[in-house]
Formats: sequence, structure tokens, C-alpha cells
Amino acid sequence: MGATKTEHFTDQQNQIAIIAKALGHPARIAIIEYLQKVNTCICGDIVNELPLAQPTVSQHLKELKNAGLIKGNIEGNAICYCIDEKTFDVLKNYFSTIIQTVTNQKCC
Amino acid sequence: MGATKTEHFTDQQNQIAIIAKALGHPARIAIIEYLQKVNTCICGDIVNELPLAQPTVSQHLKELKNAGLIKGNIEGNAICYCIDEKTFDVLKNYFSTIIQTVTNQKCC
DNA sequence: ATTTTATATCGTAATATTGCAATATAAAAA
DNA sequence: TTTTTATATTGCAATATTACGATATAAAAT
Repeated sequence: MGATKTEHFTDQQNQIAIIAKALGHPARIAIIEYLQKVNTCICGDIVNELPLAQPTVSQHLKELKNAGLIKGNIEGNAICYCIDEKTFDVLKNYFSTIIQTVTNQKCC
Repeated sequence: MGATKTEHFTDQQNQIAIIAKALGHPARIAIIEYLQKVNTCICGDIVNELPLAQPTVSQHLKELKNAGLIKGNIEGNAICYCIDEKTFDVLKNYFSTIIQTVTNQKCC
């Protein structure tokens, strides 16, 4: 026990959960908001924006990248990061569908 | 070390992270999808829908409720659960803004 | 009153996450 | 070529999450 029982759920359920989980930390939200604010890919500079040590930031960036929320291109000795909208679109559409279905719910 | 440094981030960043985190588990996504499917509040019945023991489901329901994603009303000896769209709206709008900002990004 | 049904809480083991110092890597600058 | 700069990886301690058996609670049914 202790580990998530992913095998009991559908691929789509697991995929949505993985994306949501990656966004489930304020440092990672702060990274996304920074990339949104500068509105371009950023080479370097992310570590200085956050109140966390460099290895910690690197780890958070890796998780966002694994979930498909950001893209990273090597650019010399720096790495250019930017938001990958496609994955945000997946989430947005998923939530939109839920909201639409539920809006006229005959509920308590 | 080990604990999330919430105090370094804004209230909004923490709030979005808390909601996303609550959705970051396939069992909780499955619960949301079940509530969406039946399209009404459900009294009882959720435990039988999931491949997890009753205390585990109860715990997941509590987390969804704490994050504001579902509402629960006591109805006799059962509890009626349903989706709380307001919180999904918060997320949807948040992601919509990100997507809009980023769509014309001059990126790598 | 007792039993059943639905749900919550407690305790705890297994596992995962968070954060960082130390170190590694690899390109750029000197 | 040495140093600097940017980032990743490793290893580990602190903490959090996941899952569930056992047990508690409380209303409904008998």
C-alpha cells in the first residue's frame, strides 16, 4: 500500500490526474505565471525568479516538462522554456465539459 | 525540508495549486466523472463505483470537498455529493487566460 | 432495543514528494 | 585551456500522500 493504484483507472483519467498533479504545487504555478508574464520563451532567469534553490527549481521544471505543460529547447549553455498551450487546452476543454454537463444539474 | 514552502507564494498561486492538487489523483478524477455522468447529486453509491476500500474513498471525497470541488449534504444516514461548478469555473478561467496570453507567443 | 446501512476517523505501513547541499555536465567567455 | 555560467543529477532528510483494517458514529429499518 501507499502507491497510487493507477492500473484501476482509465488512461484518460490517469492523464488528466498527471497534468493536474503537476500543477498542484505553488512553485510550479509561479513558474507557469512567470512564463505567461514574459510572454516569450525564457533562456535562463527562471531560478532567480523563485524563492527556491536551483536544484529544487530544476526539479519542478522537469515535472512540468514531463506533464507536457512546458517545452524546453537547449540554446547554447542555457535552456529556453515556454508554455505548451496544447496541454492547457486539454485541461480547459475537460473542465468546460464538466461545467456544461453540470450547470443544469438537479441538485440538493 | 520536505514541506511545501507555501509562504513564499501568493494566495492565488496557493489556491490554484490546492485545487489542482486535489484533482491530481485518478480516483478523484473518477469520482468527478461519476458525479458528472449521473448528473445529479448522489446519495450513497460512490464507494461501490470505485475499486478502492471504503475508508480510502471517504478520504478522497474529503479532499475534493476541502478543495471546494464537490459539495456534500447530509441526507438521513447517507450523504449527497455533487460537483461544485464554481471551483471548476475558477480553474477554467485561469487556464483560459493563460492560453489566450500565450497563443501569440513569439517562441522557439 | 437491536441490527443494518452509510459514512467517518484512527492508526499505521508503504510509497511519494519536497527541498537542498554537493557534485556533475557542458557550453561560453576569458 | 582555465574559468565562468547555466542547468542537471545524486543522495538524503523531512514531510506528505495513499491505502486499508479496525473501529466509531449515527440514522434507518427491523
